[in-house]
Amino acid sequence: MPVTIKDVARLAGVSPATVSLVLSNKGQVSEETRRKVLEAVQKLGYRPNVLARNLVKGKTRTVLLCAFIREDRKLSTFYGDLINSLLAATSSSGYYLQIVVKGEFFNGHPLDKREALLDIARNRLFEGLFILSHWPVQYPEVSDLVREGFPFVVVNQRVEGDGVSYVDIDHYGGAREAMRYLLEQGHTRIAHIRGPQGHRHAEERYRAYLDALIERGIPIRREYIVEGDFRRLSGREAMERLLETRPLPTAVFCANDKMAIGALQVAKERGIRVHEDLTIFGFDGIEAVKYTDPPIPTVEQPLGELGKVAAEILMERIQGGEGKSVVLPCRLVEWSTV
Amino acid sequence: MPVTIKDVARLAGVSPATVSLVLSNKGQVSEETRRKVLEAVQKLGYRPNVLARNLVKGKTRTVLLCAFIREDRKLSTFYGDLINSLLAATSSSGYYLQIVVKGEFFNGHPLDKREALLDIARNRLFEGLFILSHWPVQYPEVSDLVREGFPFVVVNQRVEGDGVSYVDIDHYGGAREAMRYLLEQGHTRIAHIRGPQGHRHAEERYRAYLDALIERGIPIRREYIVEGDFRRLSGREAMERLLETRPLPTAVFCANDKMAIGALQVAKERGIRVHEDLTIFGFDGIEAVKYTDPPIPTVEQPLGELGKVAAEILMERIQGGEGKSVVLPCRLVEWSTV
DNA sequence: CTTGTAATCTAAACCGTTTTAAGGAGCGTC
DNA sequence: GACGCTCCTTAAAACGGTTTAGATTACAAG
Repeated sequence: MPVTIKDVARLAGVSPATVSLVLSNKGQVSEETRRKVLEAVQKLGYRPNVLARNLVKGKTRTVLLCAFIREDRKLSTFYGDLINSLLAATSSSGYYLQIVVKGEFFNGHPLDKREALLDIARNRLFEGLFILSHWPVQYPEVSDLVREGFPFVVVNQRVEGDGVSYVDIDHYGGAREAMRYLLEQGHTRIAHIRGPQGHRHAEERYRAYLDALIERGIPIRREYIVEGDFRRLSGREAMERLLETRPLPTAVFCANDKMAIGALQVAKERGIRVHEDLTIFGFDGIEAVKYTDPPIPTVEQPLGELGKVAAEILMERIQGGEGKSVVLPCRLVEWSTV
Repeated sequence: MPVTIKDVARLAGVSPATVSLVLSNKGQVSEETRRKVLEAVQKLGYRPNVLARNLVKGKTRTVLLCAFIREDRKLSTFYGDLINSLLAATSSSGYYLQIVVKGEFFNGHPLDKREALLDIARNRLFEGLFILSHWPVQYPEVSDLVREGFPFVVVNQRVEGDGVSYVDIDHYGGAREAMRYLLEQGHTRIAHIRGPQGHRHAEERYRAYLDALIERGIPIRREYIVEGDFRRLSGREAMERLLETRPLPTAVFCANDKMAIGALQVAKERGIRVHEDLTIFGFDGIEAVKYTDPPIPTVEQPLGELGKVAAEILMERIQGGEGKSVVLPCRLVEWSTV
């Protein structure tokens, strides 16, 4: 039997309406009445039932982060910074953040993303939605949301189409940065440990690798391109393959840091002086590459910025704004040990 | 003008009550009626207003993670695994997880944690609560929750008192493990880079260091104990101090991995063969220590387990159970590079 | 033709707020 | 004394569902 507004009203000798007015500072209430009400609130320890308030107001001040990722992956391991900044940005706008992770399957069948999203839009629990997806988001999957006018932002994927806002990272540009760095150092024999076929980010980084070489007129050697699966072990295997090629490459651009770490380990085990004889370059900007020996230069994904911008856009759309889409640049980083 | 249950009822030619019955599979409804209702639901794309449902049922199927951490720290950087497992465990029990971060201050004054928690308990938005706090939690701060019978679990801190459940990690035991490892290797000159004074976890680890030496009858040397602030740079400074002592220690037990990394860097810069001439040991089990050269053995905090157990206990309490408190052991890990 | 029983369905109360139109009190003016 | 104005307060209608007691119908049995 929690205390309700009626209890307060009774104790203060006024109507519930008056209590509501006092508590929300609306209408004109005499000092005397205000005092009585506040006293009663204090005495009873009354806190409004936010559920009821939300129902009548039709607002919840809550947004949802819906993450579509493979069940075996962990959301906040890679996206930790994103979550941090989403949390910070939404709460500073006075919104709460709820998080739900949806895998590829639901009740045994492939998850119907479209249905799931429609559910979210219609259940009235959320005023807005971040869609974070590991795999590409198709326009039809979000078209219902657009039609309903439900505010949402796609994070980390691009979805072209009217009425959809996304915030993405410029993987192609970042990879071009990496290549520019290596080329400026005079490397011409640059290998690439690429990510899995069909993975959009892997493809973009791969394309940047190719384009950079082509623009410089450097011939592309098939044997310098090895595919990994983004995990460290595959970086090791790839590096072993690369060390069999002749002439040896003088630099290896890895599609992510984990594989770069694996590559570094193999190179060192073989007695190669890394960065003197062979430069290894990563992608992502995970913590661990700061502390390898030597540290691995990399291209940092602005995950914090991603969340911040996504939140700004969502807030704007919630307030009825147009919204927009943004592609964020990566930043090249070289770590020192001091 | 969203579709409501009344719209469905009108279209199906029945009463709202019947629609509700059909949708929740209660009461007895004729096949004919059921079909008509389902058809109307389908045609209108009706989704119940969960807000309204929650209000009448008095349940929300939502729990809150309330994190009290310093504003400048990032929740999911260190607690990423915890969040992952909380997310997984709550959702597998059919609950949603909402997260809110509260700093040390609110509107300029120190945050009144007690008031904040009471708010959460009374606003009826959540059925349960995880309290994650960087600094110690005092019993009076949660006593209101106990009195109200609001289900909650304190994570990563211990709070003794009737009716409170907590899940904590055995830092003392973990540090004893670390020391046992070093002592078994025959080390007698073991230094300690400790964490900040007054920090509970730092103190526990420090105490374990002392106790282990005392039990072995090894004299404690003041100059072998240096205080850091848990950051890498302070680990570097501490190591520099330690390298001035004579005789040199043969092992350094660091109160966390970050400082261990700093210590490792300095040792290598000075040409010390780490693990041959000087063993460095960490604490926490962060990703980066797997990939330093050499990898730093450490004691892993079971953050994933922490979340899992905390969720189990919270669910039990929500269902009216007694709840309990658990202290989880750490695990010693040595990484290989393969 | 009653009566009883089971099968369906619905009216109406309820959940705890907010909001608004209208009611009443007090008071100065003409 | 009637009128018009402020001020303050409240009754009542939402918000969109769930739940329950009881109405209605159909039908078999007596």
